[in-house]
Amino acid sequence: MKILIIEDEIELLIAISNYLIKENYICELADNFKKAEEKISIYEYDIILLDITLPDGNGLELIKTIKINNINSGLIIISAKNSLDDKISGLDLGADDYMTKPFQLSELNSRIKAVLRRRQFDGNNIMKFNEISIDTDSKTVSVSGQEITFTKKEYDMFMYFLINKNRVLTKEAIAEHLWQDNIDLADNYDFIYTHLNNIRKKIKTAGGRDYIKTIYGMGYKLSE
Amino acid sequence: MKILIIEDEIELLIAISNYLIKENYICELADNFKKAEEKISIYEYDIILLDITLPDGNGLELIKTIKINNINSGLIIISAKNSLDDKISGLDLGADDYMTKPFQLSELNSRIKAVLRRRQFDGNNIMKFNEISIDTDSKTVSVSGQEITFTKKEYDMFMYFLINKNRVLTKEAIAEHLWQDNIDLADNYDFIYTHLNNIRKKIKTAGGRDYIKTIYGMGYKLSE
DNA sequence: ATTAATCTTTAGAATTCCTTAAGAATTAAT
DNA sequence: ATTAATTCTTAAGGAATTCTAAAGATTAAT
Repeated sequence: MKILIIEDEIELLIAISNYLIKENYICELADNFKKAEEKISIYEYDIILLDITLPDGNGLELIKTIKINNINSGLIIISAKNSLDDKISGLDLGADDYMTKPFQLSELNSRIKAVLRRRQFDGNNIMKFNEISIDTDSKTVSVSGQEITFTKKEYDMFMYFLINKNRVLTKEAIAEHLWQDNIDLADNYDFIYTHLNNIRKKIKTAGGRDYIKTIYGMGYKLSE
Repeated sequence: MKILIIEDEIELLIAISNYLIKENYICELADNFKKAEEKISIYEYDIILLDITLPDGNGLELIKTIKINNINSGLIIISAKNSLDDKISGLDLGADDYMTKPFQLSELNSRIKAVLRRRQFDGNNIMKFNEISIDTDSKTVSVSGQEITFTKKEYDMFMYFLINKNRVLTKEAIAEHLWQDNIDLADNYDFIYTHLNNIRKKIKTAGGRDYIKTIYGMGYKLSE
């Protein structure tokens, strides 16, 4: 799961980021309006945390850009003000939740989960795909009842396929979702090959079919 | 479900009450020590929310009265201070959970639910997990009848796993549940390793299996 | 004030996983 | 069919995480 954090108070920005990284999210940061706008229009995120008070612009105006370029993202607004106006206009403009500073990081985390769940990304704790089922609480994957153990990367990667089933995912998209954007992805996708190979092997060993199809020159697709 | 809210800040009192009524709880209110004491000694509640800073007395002293007259109530302490002392003495005196102001109402709600769930669990105050049984009254744990002595931290930690069995708990979550909310401790989980190691050792010595599984890079899980 | 119990810190060992790399296999284009 | 590009497979080195035990700090109890 990939999260964009838009927040101008650097300390808070880092604190949120550190916390969420530990919770196994992949985080990208923006500490002003411009950077945020750039990121939003280029990359896709599962969740966007938006502090509406930014030094170089009103965060509320970013919502339009988000809704155009990141239609599937969950949006949680952060505000120092406790004003009802902000809350209302934020939620009216399509935010999924609204938090006022100061807040506990655990609270933020549970709201993120709630938004993800609502978006059916995080499912009802049990997701199913043919004979494969995934319990997102216990983080276990099983094929026809037989449990297989994925590593973190494998689990994240498989989840990404599952969330986007029947959709072709380019290697670029996969890399962007599973790794930080500072990685040198231009010419080397060996890590994707390796992890994908491991996933396929484990599913196969447990008696499952290979639902992850290679679309030569384009990417991969989990299809039923 | 009936809830008594003891809180002297009228606005917050009303806010909590309104929120919880919407969540289908039956609420009664007390905005000072005397009223609270009256209510407690007359009626029974499923949950009591207690702000310990009251204008006419220390809320901690209400706990005794609660324990005498409302033995079965779940008790959640609310405090403006973030002091560890308050937390400890509150929990030692029998509180089920502890919240520091300010907090989100949704967070309060989920904690209420957690306490209710835990209370349902106990029944006769004995929880069981395979060959391990826990007496939540005497706070003793035994493996196949053989008693093992956990320290408080160990007990709390094991209980946290038990309440969330079959769920992967990140180290962040564990840290936040067992220690004061310290973001700065984020880099250092040595204490978790140590206590967990002690728990495992004690269970093993008493002839129990290691049900706490390490999910590398994700966290830990108590699974059967 | 002294002792005992508990919690935290430290440091090195052990484990697990991610990435790299290199050769083999597959696919698409000519 | 040949070639070039892409993808697959495997194994090993190195990085990161976790484990363990023991010493150092706290805290509680007498």
